[in-house]
Amino acid sequence: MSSRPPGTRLRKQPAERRAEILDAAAQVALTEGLECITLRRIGEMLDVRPGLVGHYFPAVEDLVAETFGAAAEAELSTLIPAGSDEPPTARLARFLASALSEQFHDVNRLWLNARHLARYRPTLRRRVILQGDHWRDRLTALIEAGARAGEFRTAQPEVVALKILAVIDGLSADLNADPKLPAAVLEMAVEVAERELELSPGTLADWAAPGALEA
Amino acid sequence: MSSRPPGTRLRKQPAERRAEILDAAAQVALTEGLECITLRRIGEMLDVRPGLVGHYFPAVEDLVAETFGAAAEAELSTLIPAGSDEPPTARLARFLASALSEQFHDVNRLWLNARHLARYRPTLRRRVILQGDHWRDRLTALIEAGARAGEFRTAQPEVVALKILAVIDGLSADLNADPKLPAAVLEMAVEVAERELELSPGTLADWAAPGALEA
DNA sequence: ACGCTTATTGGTCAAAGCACCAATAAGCTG
DNA sequence: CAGCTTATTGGTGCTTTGACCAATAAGCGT
Repeated sequence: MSSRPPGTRLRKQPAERRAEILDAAAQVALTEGLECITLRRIGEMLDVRPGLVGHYFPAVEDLVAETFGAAAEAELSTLIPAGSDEPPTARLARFLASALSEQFHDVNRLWLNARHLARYRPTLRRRVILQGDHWRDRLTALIEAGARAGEFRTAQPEVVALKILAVIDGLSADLNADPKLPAAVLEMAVEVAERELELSPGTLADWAAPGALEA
Repeated sequence: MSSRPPGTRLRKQPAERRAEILDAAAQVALTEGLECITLRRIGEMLDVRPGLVGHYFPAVEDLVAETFGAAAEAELSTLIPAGSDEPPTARLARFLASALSEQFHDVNRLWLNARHLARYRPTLRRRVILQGDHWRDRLTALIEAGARAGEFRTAQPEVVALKILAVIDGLSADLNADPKLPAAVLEMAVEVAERELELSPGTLADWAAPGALEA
C-alpha cells in the first residue's frame, strides 16, 4: 500500500483514523471474510503498526461486529431505501431483482460468514440479530405500505417479510460452493412474494426483467 | 476422558483407530464446529498424542472434509431412507416434518458451518458440493417416484427438489443467532412443496402434525 | 512558547495451531 | 521364536494471532 518516509509520524484525528480502519476492515470482510480481519492485516493496509488498530479497537471482536453491522446496514439502505416515494410494488420488485444479483454476492457471503461466526463471538451474534431485525422491520414496513395502498393483500405482513427473507437466504446459501442455481429455482423469491401478497403472477417478475429497473 | 497406565501402548487396528478418530471428530464438529477439529483436540478425546491423529490424517483438512461428509450423508439416510417401500407422499411428509425439527439443529448448523468454511478449504468445498448433489438427487428421485405413482404432479422434479432444499436452508440460516421463527414462517417448507407438486393443501401438513409420524 | 493529552510506535509474551521426524514397541508372519 | 512392519510416542520448529506496555512525538489549547 502507501508508505511514508520512516521516522515521520502521521497523526490523524481519531474520528478519521477510526473511519479508515472501518473502511479497511470492510474491504477485507467483503473480499476475504471476517476472520481475515486481524490487527496486523488492517495495520498493513493502512501502513500503520498493528498496535494502533488495537488502540482504537481494544477487542478485535468489536471491530469485526462493527464492520459487519455497517456493511449489512449499507446494503439494506441500497436494497430498500428508507425515504422512497416510489410505489411499494416497484420497491419490492427492485429489492427482489437486486438481492440475488451478482452485485450483492459479496455481501450475501458476508451474511453467511457472520451467521456462522456468530456461534463463537457473542458481540457479533448480537449484531447479527440486530441487523436481522432491521431487515425484517424494513421489509415489513414496505409490505404494510403496500397493503395500505391497496397494492398488496396480506393479513400478516411480518410473516410474509420473514418468508421472503428466508427464501433469499436459502437461495444464497451455497454461494461459497456451487453458486449456479437454475433460473427456475431463483425465481422462487418472486413467486413466493407474489403468492403471499396476492399479486397476479408476473407483477413482480416484469420489474425484475433486465432493463426494467432503469426506468 | 479414559486414561491408560503410562508406559503401556494401546495398539489398535488401523481401521478401528481411524473409525475412532472420525467418531470423535464428528462429535466435536456437531457440538463445537468444524474449526474445533484439531489434532490436539481429537488426540485428547482419544487419550492419544496429537501426532497419531496426524498419522492417520496427514492433512487436517482431509479429516474435516471427511467428518462433514460422513455426518451429512448419515443425516440424509435418516431423513430420506434409501430403500423405503412407503408411499412417496408419506416419505416427503416425514422428511419435511423432521428436517427443521430440533433433533437436526446440530447438523443444520454443521451445514452452515461447512458452507462458510468451504470458502477457505478446497477439499471441504468439494465435499460440500458432493453432499449437496446427493441431497438434491435423493430428493429428486423421491419426487420422481411420487410423480410416477400419480401422487405428485410436476414437470421439473429437480427444480422442485432444489426449491424445497433452498427453503429449508433459508429457514435454518439463523440457527446460530435467533432460532425462533414463527410457526407460520416454518410452514413455508410444506407450503412450497404442496404447491409445487400440486397437492391439495394440508396433504403434507397432516403428516407433519405431532404424533402422525409414529404410525 | 510551553505543556499536556494522546495518537503512534516498537517490541514482548503466551497460546494455539500444523507439519515433520526419529525413536520405540506392539503384534503379526514366517 | 525371530524379524519385520508400522502404530504410537515425544519432541521440535515455525507461523499466526491477540493482548499488553513503555517510550515517543504530534499538535492542540492556554
